[in-house]
Amino acid sequence: MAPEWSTTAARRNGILAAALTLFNEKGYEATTIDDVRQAAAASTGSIYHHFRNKQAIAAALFVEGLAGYQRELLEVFRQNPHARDGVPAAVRHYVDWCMRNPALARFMLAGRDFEVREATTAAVREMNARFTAETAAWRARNVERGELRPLGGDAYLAIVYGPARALVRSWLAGRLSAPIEEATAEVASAAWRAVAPPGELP
Amino acid sequence: MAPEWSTTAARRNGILAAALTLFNEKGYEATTIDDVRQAAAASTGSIYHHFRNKQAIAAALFVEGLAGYQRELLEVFRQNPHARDGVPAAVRHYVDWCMRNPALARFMLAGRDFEVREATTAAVREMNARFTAETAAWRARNVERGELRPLGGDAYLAIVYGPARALVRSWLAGRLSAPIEEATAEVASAAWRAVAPPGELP
Amino acid sequence: MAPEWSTTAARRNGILAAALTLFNEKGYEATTIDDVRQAAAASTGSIYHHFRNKQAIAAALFVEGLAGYQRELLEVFRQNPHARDGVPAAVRHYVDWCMRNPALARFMLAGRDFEVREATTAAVREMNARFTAETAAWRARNVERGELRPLGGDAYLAIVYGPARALVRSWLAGRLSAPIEEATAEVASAAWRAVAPPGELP
Amino acid sequence: MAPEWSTTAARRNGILAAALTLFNEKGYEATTIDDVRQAAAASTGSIYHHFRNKQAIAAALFVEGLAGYQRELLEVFRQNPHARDGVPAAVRHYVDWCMRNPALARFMLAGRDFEVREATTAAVREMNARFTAETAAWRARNVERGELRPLGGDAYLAIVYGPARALVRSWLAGRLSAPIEEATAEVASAAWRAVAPPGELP
DNA sequence: AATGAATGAGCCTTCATTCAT
DNA sequence: GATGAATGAAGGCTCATTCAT
Repeated sequence: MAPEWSTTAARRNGILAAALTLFNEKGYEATTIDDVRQAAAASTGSIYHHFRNKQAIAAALFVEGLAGYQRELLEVFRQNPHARDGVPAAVRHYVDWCMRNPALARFMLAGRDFEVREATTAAVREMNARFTAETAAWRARNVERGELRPLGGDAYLAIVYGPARALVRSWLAGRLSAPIEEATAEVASAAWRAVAPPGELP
Repeated sequence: MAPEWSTTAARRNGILAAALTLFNEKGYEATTIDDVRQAAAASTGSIYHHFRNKQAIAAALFVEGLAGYQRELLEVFRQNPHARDGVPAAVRHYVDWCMRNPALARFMLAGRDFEVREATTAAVREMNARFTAETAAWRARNVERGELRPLGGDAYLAIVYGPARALVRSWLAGRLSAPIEEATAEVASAAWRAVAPPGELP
Repeated sequence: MAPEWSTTAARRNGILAAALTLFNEKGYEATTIDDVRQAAAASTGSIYHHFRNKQAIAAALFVEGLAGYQRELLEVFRQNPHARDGVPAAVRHYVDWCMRNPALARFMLAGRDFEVREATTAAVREMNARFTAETAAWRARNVERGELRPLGGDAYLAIVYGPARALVRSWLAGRLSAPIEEATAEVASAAWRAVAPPGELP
Repeated sequence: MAPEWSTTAARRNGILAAALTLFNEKGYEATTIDDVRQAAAASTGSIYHHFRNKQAIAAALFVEGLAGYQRELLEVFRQNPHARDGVPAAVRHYVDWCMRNPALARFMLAGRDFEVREATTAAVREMNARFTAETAAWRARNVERGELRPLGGDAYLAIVYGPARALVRSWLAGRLSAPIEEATAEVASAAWRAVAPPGELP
C-alpha cells in the first residue's frame, strides 16, 4: 500500500498553496473556487472533500501562518530573556518572518477579519491564549527587573510591533524607497528607544 | 419644497452614509447594492444616478475621509513647526481623528486595497502628492535644524504612525483592555522618544 | 403609461404556467429553474424577481389551485343543502374539477407535501380553516336532520372523497380501462350508499 | 465470526432501513447517499456494492413492501371467499398492514411515481399481473354469484380502497381527530354498503 | 466486501448593472 | 431625478457515482 497520507496531504497542500497565491493576487472574494481548482489541478469535489468551504481554506492558511510565527517568536524570547536584546530581536524577527513568508504575510496582513474570525476554532483560541500568556510573562519579568519601561499592554504592543507591521505593509506594497534591511534596523532600535526604561540611555 | 440641491445632496449623502455603515458591518464585497438601496430608502436607479457603480461609492467614502484627515494633519504641522511638539501632536491627531470618525476610520483601515485603489483617480493621486510633499518638507526642516533624528523616510513613517494605527485597529476591534486615552498618551510620547535627535534626553 | 400590471402579471403567469407543465412532466425536483426560464421565455433574474425561490413557485400553484377548488365546492354545497343531492354532487364536482384542471390536479395530487407545506403561509391556513368550518357545518346540519349517517369526521371524509381521489389518480395515470364518466357516476352513487342514513334505502 | 451471509445481509438491510427512515423524513430527492452512508454506518463504496444506485434502494424498498402486502391480501381473500366478509376484511387489512408497517406505508404512499416506476423491473410487473389476476377472479366469482354489486373495475377499486388509503394518509400525517381504529371500522362497513348487491340490506 | 478519495456536471441563487417609463 | 422590472453572467456548493487500493 502506498503511503496514503502523502498523496492526501499533497492534494491538500496543493490546494492551500494555490489558494494562497490567488488570494494575494486577486483578493479572497474575487478568487473563485474554480480558480483554485485550476491552479491546484484538482477537481471541485476534491477541494470540498478537504475543506468544508472556501472560508475554511482561508482559515487553514491563517492558522498555519499564525502558528508558525508564534512558535518562532516564543523561541526568540527564550533566547533573549533581557528586553535590551529581546525587543529589537522581536521586531527584527517580525520583519524577518514576513520576508521569509511573503505570501503568507501578505495574506495575513490583508486583515480579512470577517472571514477568518468566523472560522476561528477553539483550537486557535487556545493557541492564542497560550502565546499571549507567554509573551506577557516575558514582558512582566523585564518590567519587574526594571529592564523595560512600564507601559500599558495596549500601548506596548502598538509601540513595538506597529512600526514593523507598517514597514512590512509598505514593503509588500512595493512602496519602499530603499532596501527594507536599512529600515528594519532603524525600526528595531527605535522600538528599543521607545520602550527602554526611563533612566537608561539608548 | 426644499431647494433642489438639498434634496439631491441629501440623497447622495444618505447613500454614502448607508453604504459606510454596511461596509463596516458586512464588508464591502458582502454588501449588495440592494442592501444599500434598502438602508438608504432609495431606488436602484437612484443609486446609479449618483454613482457610476458600487466601487465608486467606496471610492467616494475613501477620498472624502482621506481629504479630511490630510487637511487636518497639515494644519497640525502648521501650528507645530517644531518636531518636539509636532510629532506627538501628529500621533495624537491620528488617534483623535479616528475617534471622531470611527466609521470612516474603520472603513479606511480595513485595507480593501484592491477595490479602492483601482478606483483611485488622478485627483486623488495629486492630493496625495501634495500632502506627501508638505509633510516631507516639515520633516526635512526639522532634521536640518537637528530637531529630529535623521531617519530613512520609510522607517520614520513606520515608527511614528505605525503604533497609532495599531492602537486604533485594536480600539475599533474592541480589543483594548483600558481606555484608549491612556494608551494614546503613551504612544505619542513613545513616538517622540523614538525619533528624538540622538543627544536629546526625553 | 402602459398598463403596468398587465405586463407584470403576464410575466408572472407565464412563469407559473411553464412551471406547472414542467413539474408534471419531470417532477418538481427534476425541474430546474433553467427549464422554467426557457419554457417561460424569461430571464433567471426575472423569475427571482417574481418568486422568492423555486419552492415559492410550487406554493403559488398549489394555493391558486386549492383556492379555486374550495370556492367551487362551497358553491356546490350552497346549491345542494340536502345530503341526498349534495354528497353525490360533491363527488362529481371533485372529478369534474380535476377534469377541467388536469395539470393543476396532477400537480396537487402528487403530494409534494414537504415543499408545499414549508411554504404555507398564514393566509393559506386561514383559507383552509374557513373552508373546513363551512363544510363541517353543512354536514352537521344534515346529520341533525337525520339526512346523513352520523359518522366520525375522519371516516366521513375518507369515505366520500377517497374514491374520487383514487379514481382521478388512475385517470391521470392513464390506468383506467373505461371512460372516466362511467366510473364517476358509480363512485358518486356509491358514496351516497356509504353515507346514507341507516333507514334510507338507496 | 458470524456467518458471512449474515454480515452481508445485515449490511444490506441496514442500508435499506436507514434509507427508509431518511426517505420518509426528508423525501427521496433530498436524501443523499451520504445521509444514508452515515445513518447506516457504511461506506460509500459499500452502498454501491449492494445497490446499483440510489434509485435501486428505493425500488428495493418499494418491491419488498408491495410483495409483502400483496401476499397477505391474497391470503385474506383465500380465507374470505364471500364478498360479505371479504370486502370489509380487505379494507381492514389495508389499514392494518399500514399500521404494522408505517414507515413502509408512508414511503409507498408518498407516490414517488416517477422514480420508482422508472426502476420497476419485469419481475415486478409479473408480480403485479398475478396479483391483479387473482383479485379480479375473486371479485368476478362474487359478482357471478350475485354476492357483489356489478361495478366497473375502475370504480370498484376506487370505492373499496380509496377510503382506506385516504384514512391512512391522514393517520400518517397526524391529521386524525380520533383513534384510527374507530374510523377503520366505519370505513370497512361503508365499503360493504357501497358495493353490496342491490337487493341486500346492510 | 469494504473503504473513502476523487470526479465533474449541474443546480439554485445572487447581484451588479441597464433601461424603459 | 426617480423608479423598479429585467437581464444574464457567474459563483459556491452538492451529490451521485467511480475506482484504486
